[in-house]
Amino acid sequence: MNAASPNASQTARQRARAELTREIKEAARRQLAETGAPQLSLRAVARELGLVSSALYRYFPSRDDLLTALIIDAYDSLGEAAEAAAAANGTAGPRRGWRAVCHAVRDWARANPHEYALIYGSPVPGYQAPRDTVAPAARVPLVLGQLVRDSCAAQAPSSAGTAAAPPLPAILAAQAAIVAGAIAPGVPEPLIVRVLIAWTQLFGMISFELFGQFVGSADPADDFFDYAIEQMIAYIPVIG
Amino acid sequence: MNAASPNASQTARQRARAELTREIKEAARRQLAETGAPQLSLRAVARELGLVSSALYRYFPSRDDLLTALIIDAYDSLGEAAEAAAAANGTAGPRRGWRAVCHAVRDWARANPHEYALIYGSPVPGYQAPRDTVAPAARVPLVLGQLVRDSCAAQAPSSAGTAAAPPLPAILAAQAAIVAGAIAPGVPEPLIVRVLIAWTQLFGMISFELFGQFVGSADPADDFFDYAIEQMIAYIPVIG
DNA sequence: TGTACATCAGTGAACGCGCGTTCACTGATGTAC
DNA sequence: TGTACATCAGTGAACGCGCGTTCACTGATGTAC
Repeated sequence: MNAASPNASQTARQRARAELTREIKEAARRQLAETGAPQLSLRAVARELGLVSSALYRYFPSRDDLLTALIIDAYDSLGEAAEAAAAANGTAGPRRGWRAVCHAVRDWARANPHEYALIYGSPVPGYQAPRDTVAPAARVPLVLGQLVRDSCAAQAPSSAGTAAAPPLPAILAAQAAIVAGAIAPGVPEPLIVRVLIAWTQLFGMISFELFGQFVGSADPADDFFDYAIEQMIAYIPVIG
Repeated sequence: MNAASPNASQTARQRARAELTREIKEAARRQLAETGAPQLSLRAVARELGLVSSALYRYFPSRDDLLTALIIDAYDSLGEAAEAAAAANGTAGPRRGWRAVCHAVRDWARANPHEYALIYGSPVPGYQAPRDTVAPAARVPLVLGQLVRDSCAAQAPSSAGTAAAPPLPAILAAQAAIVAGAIAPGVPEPLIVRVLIAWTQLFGMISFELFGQFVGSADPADDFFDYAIEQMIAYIPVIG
């Protein structure tokens, strides 16, 4: 038995299968960009690939499974963009890292508005996201959490600097402790809550920008976004 | 010609027409709550009312016009809730007023999640919102702006208290000036920008709560929301 | 290296469904004299 | 107050469309001996 590489050891059939699976998702993404998730149609995807519609059932057992795959891919794609930004800028100080991650998230959203809407817009009616989406969805918060944790570790232990803020109610403190455990162990809870606030602020701005709520005010949103990010940085003690 | 009241002077036909128009919208809203905007179906609405589907065309020239009516109603309903909260609490100080408005917005959203998704979720694909939606959409920001303006007027002229913040870039300053003109004349631009930030934060939180992004962290979101609102109040100088 | 059988990809037809919109119609409500 | 005509609401049938999914099939690819 000569030990062929796992890739080369795939049969032609397996390689063809992997490739076509990818092509189906790509075609579906293209269609998403044109018409939006609720009208994503298996038949149209098959048509674009020159297949008969029933052929898709060899690859995805139902339309919902295809949707799920697209959702996971979207979270992963966004997560990768955020991670790459952190990796490229994190060493230059937390402020630069944070800024870079926020901009990477916005840039990704603007480049892939329908995929953004798929994961951060209104849930597709009748579609229930399975558990597989939870981990990929956590990648962006994870990146933010890690920036804060690294920054905490690099500073004096008790200088978290949120002492002046009101104490956390018990339930919120408990939730923050769980988040800390999953994302940024050792970071004090009040700081975690600030990160959660910044996280909602970030996506709130992006959603408003993409969904048209800024028409007539912060449109185009570039300067507003930059400014809000700086304010956000000032709000997270160990970053700003 | 005895001057009958405009209401009584309506013919039976006109009254029936107004009533049925209302009933159609109500049925459509009910269906929205069950299936979401993209699958809103004229035929299903007609069915619920015991009408033949073509009868609806006497009331709305097309499905999109019905959707537009629902969107406007939703903005108005939310706007009324916010205005009522401000009216009931505004005299007890800006802090109470702001808090009440934020909670009113969240409560409305939780009570009407599909209507919220209709106006703040991903745009319905293929549907282009007409200009008629702009004014109703501005009601919530208007309420927030007015709280700030009243508060400014009640305080010493130069105590806006955002002096420490970085200066606004030119474009953002110009946008803020326009918003100020429309919503809160006389309020300094840096303060307007803070209100815009708070506004995106508010809806960012509500969207995350309703669309399921808090699962595993700030869920249930009550304490987080309360806390974030207090932080927000502290961030708006003339309010906090 | 060659043969016999099992696995799997893709086909094509069909099922059953719901949709938005148009159109000629009927009968009731409103208006003018 | 009564009649003649105009307006309008709702009907029912139809058009043309696209959808997700199932199923028996054929032919090619892979596997075991």
